[in-house]
Amino acid sequence: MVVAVKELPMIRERGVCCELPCVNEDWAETRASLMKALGDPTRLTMVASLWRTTSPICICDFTAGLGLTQPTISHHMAKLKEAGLVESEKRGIWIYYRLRDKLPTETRELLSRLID
Amino acid sequence: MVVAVKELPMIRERGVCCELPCVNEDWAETRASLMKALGDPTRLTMVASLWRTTSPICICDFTAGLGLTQPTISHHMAKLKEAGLVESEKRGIWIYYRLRDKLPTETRELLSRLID
DNA sequence: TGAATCCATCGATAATCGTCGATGGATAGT
DNA sequence: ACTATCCATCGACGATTATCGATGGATTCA
Repeated sequence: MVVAVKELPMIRERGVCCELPCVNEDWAETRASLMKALGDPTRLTMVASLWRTTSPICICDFTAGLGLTQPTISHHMAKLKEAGLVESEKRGIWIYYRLRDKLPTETRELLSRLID
Repeated sequence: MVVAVKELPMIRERGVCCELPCVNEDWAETRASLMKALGDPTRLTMVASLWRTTSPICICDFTAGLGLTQPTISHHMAKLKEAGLVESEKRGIWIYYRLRDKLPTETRELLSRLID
């Protein structure tokens, strides 16, 4: 079976461009910003850690484990939080981080495909 | 049922950090670079278009459809190609782009979750 | 009260990125 | 041969980003 896409050529007229499948602009913006949040090795590692762990994790744990300074880890965590991926809870000296409880199903499935 | 993660607090000792779940460094690097490729609205729109279309698409189509200049579109497309998401075929004046034929299954499933 | 720990935030710096105009090679139509 | 079209690449520019050191608030322990 030959796939349709492979069947070039089309009849094309010079100077006339073809239409694109419609892609919603807001969708692209929203989804891209999620991808961007995951598009850094440090942040992706943090998300994967939170994805896998059963116990909550603090900034100092990441700092110790990832070889980066505390402000840098804090900065990355803030981005994950801003992206809606992460939530936190303060207990005494520590702030425990975990994946957001009410993560949208699509996002959760996406993370599953990405990490598992 | 109470989720285990919710059961803060743990016994923590000041100055002692906890271990992280092991996350492979190369994995993080590789996956993050894929996420980064998808982490721009223009590129994500291009990928979604290629994902949905049955017919191949040229640079000029994207240029016309996305309101950006031809060098910019070319630049984004080069990044998608470098990320292994896209392949191209030249026919006469045009270069037809499509999603890579031999896209890894994980990547294909990830795109499915992301776009569909 | 004083010292130690955890962490967010600020300011700075170098690197990366998105975008554009200009250029030139390739191909096709006249 | 000349012109028009498609496209990759280059160089430049401003914006964003990743990283760090310094600082200060909050909390706990002695």
